[in-house]
Amino acid sequence: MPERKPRKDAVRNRAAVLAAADELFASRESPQAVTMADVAAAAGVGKATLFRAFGDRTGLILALHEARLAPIGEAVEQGPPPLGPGTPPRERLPALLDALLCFKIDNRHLALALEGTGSDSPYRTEHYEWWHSTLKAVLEQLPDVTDSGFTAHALLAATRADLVEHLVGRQHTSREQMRAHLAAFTHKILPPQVPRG
Amino acid sequence: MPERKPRKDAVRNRAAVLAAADELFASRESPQAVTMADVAAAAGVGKATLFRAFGDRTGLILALHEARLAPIGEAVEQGPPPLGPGTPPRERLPALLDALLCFKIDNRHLALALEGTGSDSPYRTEHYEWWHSTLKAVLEQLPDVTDSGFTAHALLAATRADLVEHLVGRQHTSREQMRAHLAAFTHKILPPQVPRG
DNA sequence: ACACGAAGCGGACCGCGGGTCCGTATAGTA
DNA sequence: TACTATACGGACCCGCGGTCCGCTTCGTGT
Repeated sequence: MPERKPRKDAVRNRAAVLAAADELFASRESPQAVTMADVAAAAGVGKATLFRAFGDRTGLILALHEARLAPIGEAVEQGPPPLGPGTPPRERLPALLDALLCFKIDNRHLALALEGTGSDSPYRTEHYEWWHSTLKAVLEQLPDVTDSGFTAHALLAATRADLVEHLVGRQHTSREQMRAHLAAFTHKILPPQVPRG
Repeated sequence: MPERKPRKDAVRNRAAVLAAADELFASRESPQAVTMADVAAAAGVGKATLFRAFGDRTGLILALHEARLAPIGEAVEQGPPPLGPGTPPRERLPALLDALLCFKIDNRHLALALEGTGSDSPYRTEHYEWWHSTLKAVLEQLPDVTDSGFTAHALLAATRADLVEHLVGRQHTSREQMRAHLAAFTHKILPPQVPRG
């Protein structure tokens, strides 16, 4: 393997940039109000360092995002119910969407920044692909679901970062209200419970 | 009224700009691949003329968008069924969403440009507000619907321009498939038909 | 301890795109 | 035809993402 371990100052700077960016995105009103030069300055680092470490703006935001998302990803892929794979689909689907919604509420600055990179569609990112295929797989375990692909897209669309920002940030909808609304919506999608016995 | 009628060359130029912009947005791959200077050049006009007529980039896109949307707006507000106000809600809701989807498919260049202005949220535009309140009103005519506001947002989210672009433009989903998918999705939202008699 | 190559650093620099300014041209009017 | 308000246009400005290159520092072999 041609992997060479990076120098200490490099990893230190990388961490400093991540911390500074995180803080800036959280404190500024809009993601586009934080410029790359801002981040570099806040981290006490030159611009080139920042670009060398993350490639471009999208890369930086992606790195921040993935750091926060990792625990959830793990909980979904190998954790216990109701998120983990050993959960019956009728419970798992709402649990997944609720987890995603909470993530978007708690990290809406990041989510907003990510979806608003402007450069490319949010639908072509790895993490969207992951959520979509996960949801799709769960939907396919349910009876009578034919359009699982589109349904997954539509459900994910209900948690779009700018919608969350609009309802929570602008109209001051509470976290619990949002969760209740999404839960109710999700419930309508589920096919009617087939009575057992 | 202090309204003064504009000069003839002004209206001619305005029309030329609209035509040129329409053509450019339709032909170029991505909305952000068409610059204001491009539009001005294509219209055979100086940049300042363009900004004087529309204020800024968003204003131009908005003007294009509203021109295309006007007929639909009219059909919804005073037209015959299934779009017009005299339609029972169970029929009208799918019809409205289908009309919106078709509009987004046919004008996805514009819709994409509009939602991707980057400057401000798509949720604070007049036209979104209009769709949302229209849908909400229809939903409230149905029994057992409690979260009509959120439900309206969620349904509209299923027709987001970048999602449409992803499915139709990138993955070559056909127009009819899209309409079928959205119709099926909408149907799940509707409360179960109460049997008459 | 030292030397030396490579990895990393930083900030001046570039290109591009949205938006403005102001001297000039023209439509409308008397 | 003379005169003014209105509109024109392209040179210009500014801010931002991204790059370049001469200098610094890390870390390794001796």
